Amino acid sequence: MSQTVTRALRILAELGEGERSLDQLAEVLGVHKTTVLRLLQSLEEERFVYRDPAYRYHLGAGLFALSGLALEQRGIRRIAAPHLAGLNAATGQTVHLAAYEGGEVVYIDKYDSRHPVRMYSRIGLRAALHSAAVSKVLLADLPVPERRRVVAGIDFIPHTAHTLATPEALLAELEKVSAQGWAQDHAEHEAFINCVAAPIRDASGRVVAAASISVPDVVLPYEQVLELLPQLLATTRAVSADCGQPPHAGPAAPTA
Amino acid sequence: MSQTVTRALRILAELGEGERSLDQLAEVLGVHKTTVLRLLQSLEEERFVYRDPAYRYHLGAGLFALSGLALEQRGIRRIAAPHLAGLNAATGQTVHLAAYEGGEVVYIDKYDSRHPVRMYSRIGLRAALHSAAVSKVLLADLPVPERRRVVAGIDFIPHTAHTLATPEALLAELEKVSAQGWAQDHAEHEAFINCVAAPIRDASGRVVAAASISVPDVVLPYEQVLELLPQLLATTRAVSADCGQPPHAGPAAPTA
DNA sequence: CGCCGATGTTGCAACATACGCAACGAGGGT
DNA sequence: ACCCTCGTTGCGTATGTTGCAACATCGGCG
Repeated sequence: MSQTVTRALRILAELGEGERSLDQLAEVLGVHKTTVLRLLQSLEEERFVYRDPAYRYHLGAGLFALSGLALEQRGIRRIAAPHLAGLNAATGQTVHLAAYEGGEVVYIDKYDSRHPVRMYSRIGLRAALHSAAVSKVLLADLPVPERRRVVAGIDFIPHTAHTLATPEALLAELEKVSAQGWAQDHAEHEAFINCVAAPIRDASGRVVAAASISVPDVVLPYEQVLELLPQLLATTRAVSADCGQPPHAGPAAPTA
Repeated sequence: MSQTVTRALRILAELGEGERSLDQLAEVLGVHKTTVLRLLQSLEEERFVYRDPAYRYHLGAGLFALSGLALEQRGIRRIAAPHLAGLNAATGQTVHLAAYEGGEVVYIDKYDSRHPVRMYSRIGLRAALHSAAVSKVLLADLPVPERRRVVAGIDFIPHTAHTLATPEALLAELEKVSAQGWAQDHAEHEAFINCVAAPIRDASGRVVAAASISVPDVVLPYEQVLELLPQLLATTRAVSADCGQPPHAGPAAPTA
């Protein structure tokens, strides 16, 4: 493991909090400012950081460009985009696209609600594994051994009174999700937000992503969020079809 | 300058092209695969890269998250967002937001056209300094010494027959832009695309960003693009007002 | 069913590289 | 005009990085 790279990435993380001077960065990292300067010079060369005329460092455009490239690489994102935009337009609610990667669930796209009440989420952030509806959908498709392993590693932080609190409860929930073909989050992560999520499958029937609708209950009560389910399922079916999934396949994966 | 960091960033750039195996990366960088492995381990720890079950490396979610943070940090982007979305909705054309930083002009936001003909551009990419309308707007506000220095450093690649070919021509154009308060790109970068751009100013009167409308001439001929100018100027005026610029200020900066 | 090849991982010694120090320089505030 | 802060440079040192070689693991193929 490379100390140098780790430090460089810590600099980036720190700059993610806001602009910093050389000395500030040196202090935070606990290294001599000469060291920080050289790391920054390398980062600046690749446009990962940018130094303004006042000698303050900011995150740079190279980062945006790379992130854009990375998101474009995810074929699923491009395929799903028009469908999710349509769902967002039709319902007016926040729509998320999430994927499972290496033991975590991350948001890879987001369409904001038209309502003034917004959710706190951002592309690239991790979804809570035991409470987010998209996580349930994605975990439910894992092979049982990995599913158990991942669930065993979860820290069951109780976000609200409804949050599932034990591995057993979550595993039971995942069985249910797997059987019914969709998942909900009934105020399990945020006390005032309900979500529904459904899987997107590729040609092999494996779940490659999950789409969800999230609604603060000041906008719609729980029951009415469930009424959005048909629209969500129509959307995920359409995206799955664009991914090459045979239309006759049922909610449970054909390979299961 | 840090060799290690430079190599790590080259790995990221390479992964921007697509997934890679350890050996592929070692070959491209021209270093031993052990070296690459350790760099990757550090990158993976911070979620900048992600290794799939088949041992292929991809760009990771940490990158998206950081990029999102960085874009949110740019206050101008948030302030301009609703106005630019409105302009995009009203005209149906591609709208860009760009900023000058450290000798280059980068796109920091983009709203796609509703027409099937799309432009090639992406948030984070650099705009051509001598042909893009947004570049002209941003360069036109620089203090004269810096303006001259930047112009002197430009490589006047002729993208089309209309591309300005000399520093003198560009400096003259910048004078004009400065006086009239907006810029155009009449097929100077892409033969079939015309743009208009206008400055966004903050409370001090300095240009902090530029907004532009880009239209392929299969959609609208040049003359009709110019007719979009009033809408663009109304938008940039509104954004400037939100930035605290006094409404009475004319096209030229009050400090000039 | 077992061998072979390809690919990722580990231990270790050599040495290049990144590190910190101290002195220098520039810019801004008082 | 002074001082004080903050970024930059040169240099010796040792720490962290490098490449090698051997090992482990997985999959394909005979």
